[in-house]
Amino acid sequence: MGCCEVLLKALPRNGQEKVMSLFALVDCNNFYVSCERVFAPHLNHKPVVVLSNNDGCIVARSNEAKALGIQMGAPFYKNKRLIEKQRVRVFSSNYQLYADMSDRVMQAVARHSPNMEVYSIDEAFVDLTGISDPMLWATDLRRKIRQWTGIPVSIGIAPTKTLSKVANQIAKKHTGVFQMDAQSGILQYFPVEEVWGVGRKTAQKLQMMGIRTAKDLQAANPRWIRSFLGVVGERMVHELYGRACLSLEGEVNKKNMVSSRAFGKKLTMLEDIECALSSHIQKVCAKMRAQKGCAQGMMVFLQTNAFSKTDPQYRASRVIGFEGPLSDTVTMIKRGKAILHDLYRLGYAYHKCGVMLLDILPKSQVQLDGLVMVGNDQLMSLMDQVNHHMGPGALFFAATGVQARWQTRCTLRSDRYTTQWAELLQVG
DNA sequence: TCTGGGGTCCTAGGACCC
DNA sequence: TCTGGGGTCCTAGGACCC
Repeated sequence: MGCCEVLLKALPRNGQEKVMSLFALVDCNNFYVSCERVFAPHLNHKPVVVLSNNDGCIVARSNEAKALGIQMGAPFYKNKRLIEKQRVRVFSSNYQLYADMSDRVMQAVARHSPNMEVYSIDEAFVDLTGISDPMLWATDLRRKIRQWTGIPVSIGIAPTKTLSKVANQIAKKHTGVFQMDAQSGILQYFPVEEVWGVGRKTAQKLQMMGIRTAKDLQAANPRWIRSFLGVVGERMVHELYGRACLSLEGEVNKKNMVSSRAFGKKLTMLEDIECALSSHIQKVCAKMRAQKGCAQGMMVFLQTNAFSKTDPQYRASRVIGFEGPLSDTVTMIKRGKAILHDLYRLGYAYHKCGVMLLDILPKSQVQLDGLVMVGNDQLMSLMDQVNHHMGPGALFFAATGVQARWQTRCTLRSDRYTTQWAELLQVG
């Protein structure tokens, strides 16, 4: 498909009246912080932040923390003094909790929506075409999500996905639900760098062209924008104008899947790195099997800390193809370790390793194509079932190690209230 | 060996998002 | 001392073919 078709597939044909499209964006407010507050209500109205893996960066902030000037993505250590002084409550990431809470919110949205797309862990688009009273629909949904899950959400409603993102930001600052159309005067006050799809580089280019607000971009000639921002830019102009170029996306099967992580501390011994890599392979294989996929190859990488100004630097990676489609963790760990042995060099302080599964096929297609799966599938499916029942990590491979010297830092993590029996919330 | 246009497929890298 | 991890989409350019 050429780029014009990609761009225009959703545009109305000449002379044809198209039914006005209408989208809602349901977005959880400060999602990770809100998850923590559900189980610790005394944190309401207090400044709270949540950190990334390894307690490296700040990835979620309550409104109170934002008001203190704490920036999204800022390194934790650079804000430590401010955080202590202002008594900001700090949490390590608790992804089991956030993923489970996200499921609950998405199920609530699904119950009330004709057609939805889960866009990220804390956002969903809904196609509202045909809903008679969108504001009533949104107000009702917002109340129910709050009641059923404890999570506050904001809902923006508009004729295109891009405009619904704008509407959502307005909703966040005011009453929680906001509807607008392309003629809305608000676009005049909406900075262009906050438009969905405009990042740092694009914002700079637009500024140089004198485009400062969403209104300016909306009024620009799409062809001209295309000449320096490509089809992505042209699409943004149309979307801001109220012509929907983006529709709801169905569930996509991923073609590649990654698991990687910085170690909790520098590692020099091959055996420790083997455990870390095995653990990544175990994790990403389970994720791929949940999608009913199998991989045709893998990439393993190993690297030192690029931020370090004193450590000698080394980074290496290798790709291999399998003899047939594979989803068996046992075989995968063997192959991954073999690569690691080749990549490893003595004398470096390693910082991170990871694995990517490549060219993933649906298992259904493997059978159709007459390809032959390798590895023990029954054992894997049994293991997945047990872990689903008993909680993640109930069964694991010895190759991942039991001491976990490489384990990430997460000393400030709250309990995994909803996924681990031993960590249920205690009352009284 | 050089001449030319038109096409496909693949890969690397940039930009962006959450 | 301490700077996340997992993705998507698009484009340009190279290899190859006729």
